[in-house]
Amino acid sequence: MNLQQLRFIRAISDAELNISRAAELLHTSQPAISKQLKLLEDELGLSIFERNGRQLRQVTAAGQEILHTARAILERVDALRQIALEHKDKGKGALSIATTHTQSRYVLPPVIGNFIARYPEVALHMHQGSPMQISELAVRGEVDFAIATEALELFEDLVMMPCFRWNRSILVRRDHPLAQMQRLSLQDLARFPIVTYVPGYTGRAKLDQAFNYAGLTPRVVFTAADADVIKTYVRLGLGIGIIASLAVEPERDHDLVALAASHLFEWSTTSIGFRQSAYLRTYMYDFIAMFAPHLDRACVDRFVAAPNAQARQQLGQALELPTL
Amino acid sequence: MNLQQLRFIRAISDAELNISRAAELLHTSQPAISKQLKLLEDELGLSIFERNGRQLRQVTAAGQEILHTARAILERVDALRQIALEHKDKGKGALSIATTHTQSRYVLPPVIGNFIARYPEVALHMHQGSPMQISELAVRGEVDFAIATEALELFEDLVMMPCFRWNRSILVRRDHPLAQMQRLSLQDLARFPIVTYVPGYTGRAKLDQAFNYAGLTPRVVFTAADADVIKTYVRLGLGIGIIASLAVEPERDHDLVALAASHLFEWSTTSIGFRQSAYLRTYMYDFIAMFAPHLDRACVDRFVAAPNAQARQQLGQALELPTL
DNA sequence: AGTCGTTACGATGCCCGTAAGGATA
DNA sequence: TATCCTTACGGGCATCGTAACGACT
Repeated sequence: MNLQQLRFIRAISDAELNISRAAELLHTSQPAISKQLKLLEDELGLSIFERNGRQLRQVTAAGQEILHTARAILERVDALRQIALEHKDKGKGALSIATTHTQSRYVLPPVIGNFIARYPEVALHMHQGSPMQISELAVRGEVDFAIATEALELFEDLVMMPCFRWNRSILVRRDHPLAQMQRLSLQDLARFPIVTYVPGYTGRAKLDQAFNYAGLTPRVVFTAADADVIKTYVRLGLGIGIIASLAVEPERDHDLVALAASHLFEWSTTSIGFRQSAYLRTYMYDFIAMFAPHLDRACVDRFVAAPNAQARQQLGQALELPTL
Repeated sequence: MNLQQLRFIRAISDAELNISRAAELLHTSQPAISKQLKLLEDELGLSIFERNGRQLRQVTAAGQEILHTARAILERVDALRQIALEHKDKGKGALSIATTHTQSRYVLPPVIGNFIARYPEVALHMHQGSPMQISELAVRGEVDFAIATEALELFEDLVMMPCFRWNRSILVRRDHPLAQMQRLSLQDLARFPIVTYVPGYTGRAKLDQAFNYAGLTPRVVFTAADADVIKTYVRLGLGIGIIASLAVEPERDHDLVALAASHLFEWSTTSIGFRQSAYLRTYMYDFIAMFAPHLDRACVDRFVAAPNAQARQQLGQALELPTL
């Protein structure tokens, strides 16, 4: 048994039991994988994959456990490499973050600014995607951190820590009837066409939920994945915008009026997540602390040491979160 | 990096930084280790071991972490092999148990009897040693289980589960003055020369403690690691014996009188321990359940899943232990 | 002088890639 | 027929063991 064989069976599993595709993923030849798979199965004395004919059909019961352990081993091998890098040079390395448009456009810029000033030699990679895509990138270890408001909680392997809470604002044109109102109600909003986020993005669920509980059916005429697009259509007069308050930029949006709406909707919490088995470099701890000051190194270590997601949630609930 | 290199650095560490001895442990040549160590250090870009001259002097800070991770990886590789064996044949395999004389002589025989009847194809290995040796065998993964009353709690890496509690009996010749007494006191005992266990064995600490608290200094004239030897010297009239009640065999010891003493000493608890990272075969779960019926598979899994020794202790305290 | 680690060198064997073969849908 | 896995074969390279050397105690 060797690490290469474990990488091979992991790749086969990742490639949905297609050995040829696994070979592509690993930039090697298909017979190489075939051969090593056979060798490993011979050594272990059982089949990891169930075949009918020559095709791999599914993972055997033993294979499930073996793959799980193989992944754990390979993750620790990665961690070992990170340990070496950390000790070689604390300030050098790479940091990849997967996040949504909202975070990277409105929240992260100052954080990233501070980070590159502090760690000029860390190569930064940002990946944008849906909350689901982001989480999967983190689970697969392709990025170090996932930052999002949704979906992170769906993955037990991710350590998820709450960073800040936020709520929504109503955005209307200066000439809109609502622009003069003091304290809006959901009924007020429901009278107008609405432009807001697509489902699954930026707390959209809590928005729908509020209207539902009030027995109202909002007329959502347009949805987008980011606030910039929403603002554009609000400017066109398509409807009133409901966006995260942190996406409101008073100087830039001087032609629009932002109305407080945090009394209408539940608060949303944005979290940062990473693989439980990952080794965190010093600059990674620092990045987290720059993004969410209450998450200092000791606090992060407590989250990592927690036995399961439930215990982490309790840790999170004990924190005082900043409000954006 | 490969598994062999990790095995090599682990062996160097186990051999107290002596590469030649590490080579012997692994049945390979000394230059092979030297070479691979160099290759690994080159790949990682740092020194795992600090040298002065050519001698390895100590483990570097980075080396500490690397070794820890390497051990974790190799343990999971072992686990992977066990998974394969388990699925190949649930009833075949090997079980090695390290324990003290007291357990193997008085407690384990019926358990082992049941076990080999149930799993005739499992090769059984028993190792006897001091509680400290036993624990170390388990930590190093050289045995599957350690069974002892002492020392197990000293190793954070061991999952330790309480199995039963027991106390002591006083053993005297039929012609001894104490033989007629109904309810002994510590003062009664302190008047006679005592034959009992050597320190560090079979709850000796709790015995000394009881006399200390009572302000008495027992006259211990002879100590042995096992009750058989103690009985022999009690028969010779060297003194009164204080042994674990579970070591009293009324039929065999008909020339001696055993007097209850559980009101004089604190109860001791015998535990079973194994490496946290070990993969438990079905027959291992069954062995545990045969030895301590309250430790069924689900219960053992709870112990394994507990985050640390403290949480395990709490689990243990919630159990109803049998009394032997 | 003895112990211990490094370097050099040669042989073995492992692992990969190319190419051809056979099964399946 | 296209896709996919297996087998066969050859070359390159990694790893190991022997042997000789150098350093430290």
